[in-house]
Amino acid sequence: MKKLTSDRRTRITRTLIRNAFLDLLKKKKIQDITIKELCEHAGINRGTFYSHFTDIYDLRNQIEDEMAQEVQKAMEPLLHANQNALTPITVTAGIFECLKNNSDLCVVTLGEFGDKAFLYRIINMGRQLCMETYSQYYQHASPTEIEYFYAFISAGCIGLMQKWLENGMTIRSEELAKMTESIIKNGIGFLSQDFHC
Amino acid sequence: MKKLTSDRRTRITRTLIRNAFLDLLKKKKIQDITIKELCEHAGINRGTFYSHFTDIYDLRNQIEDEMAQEVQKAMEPLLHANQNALTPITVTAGIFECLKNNSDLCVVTLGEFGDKAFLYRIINMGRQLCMETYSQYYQHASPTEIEYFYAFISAGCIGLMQKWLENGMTIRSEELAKMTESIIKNGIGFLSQDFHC
DNA sequence: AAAGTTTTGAAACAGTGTGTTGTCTTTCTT
DNA sequence: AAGAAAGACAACACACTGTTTCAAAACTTT
Repeated sequence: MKKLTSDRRTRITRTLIRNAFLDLLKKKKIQDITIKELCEHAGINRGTFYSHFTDIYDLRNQIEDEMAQEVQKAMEPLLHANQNALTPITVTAGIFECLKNNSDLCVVTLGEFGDKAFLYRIINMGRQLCMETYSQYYQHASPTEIEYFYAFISAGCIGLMQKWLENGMTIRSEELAKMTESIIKNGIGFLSQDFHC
Repeated sequence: MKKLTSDRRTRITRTLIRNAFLDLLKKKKIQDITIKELCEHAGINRGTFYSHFTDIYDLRNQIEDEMAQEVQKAMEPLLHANQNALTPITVTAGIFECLKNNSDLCVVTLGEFGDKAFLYRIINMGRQLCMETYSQYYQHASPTEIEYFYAFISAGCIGLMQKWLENGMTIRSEELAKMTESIIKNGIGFLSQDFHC
């Protein structure tokens, strides 16, 4: 039985590529990064790159997949937890915490030259979970209404996260989750409350 | 005095390029579109493309700029209107209406292979305007709170618009603006109200 | 420690898109 | 009708791509 990445050489190579990629992504857009310069920057052979990835976008996808798995893992305990304990705030806080733990990757992935669509993927992982909880309490609303509300707060959460990352994640993730909860519940009434941030 | 695009030939060429581009964008990602195939598809010479644009991304930027100007123009009357008449709902409705008028372009630009970042640009145009109105009523809130709330509802509006576009813009723009207003004001309380959609 | 396996490096290869240039033709303007 | 502007066409050097081959290095197994 073999491990998937048992070989030390493989791990080193992939790390070199990954770091070089994230490094280049700080300076330029993904479409301006060539495989040639990436390999030179990483100090590996171009042929070696092709034995791991098909192109630059495949590389990004794999890195994002790893990140997504991290988040998934972080949400696992929430899924298996007591149903009553599964509130939107715990889910949101879990995601926020996970983003913080991977902030080095996040800052790049979600930065100026990062992949905006990636955040949608992350947030959608907790989406179903959150909304099921909500819809229990609002059975009166029509599917269309829920759909649009859903779209609004999903995107809202993403915007909040981006702002949070932008500001260096100085607010605690629980605090941010509370804020999110409050905005969702109260709308602009949120601004009438006392938050310490 | 010369007009900027007075020449009929220029207009035709640019239209051909633009249409071919939007057409290709329905089928594939922008990074997979080569200038060569674009020109073949448009039926123009590759050299001609370079006399108008520097690369594919320059082409996209110019198209997006035109679109942004349309929105800007649509917002002009709102800016010069009576301050009291300037409510977030009128601004939002104006933007929605403009998007609808440019739906052919929107569907592509905001579609699967479109530019997600572009919507942020659009929404940010009405952002300042909206928030100034709001902050008059919530002077008690801290700048940080407003900042985060701002981030949330901005992104929320974008999400709502995307959903709207996704659903073929069947809801009237005034209706959508009302919905937006209601969600912002009431949060999830929105789902307790009666909307006909 | 030796033999076999896997990964990487180096170099070469044809293929393709890029960006530019020069010439000639068509179209617009006056 | 004449000059100006824009496009068509072809050619060019150049860069990156994706693949392949062979040898060296690193890992695994016995």
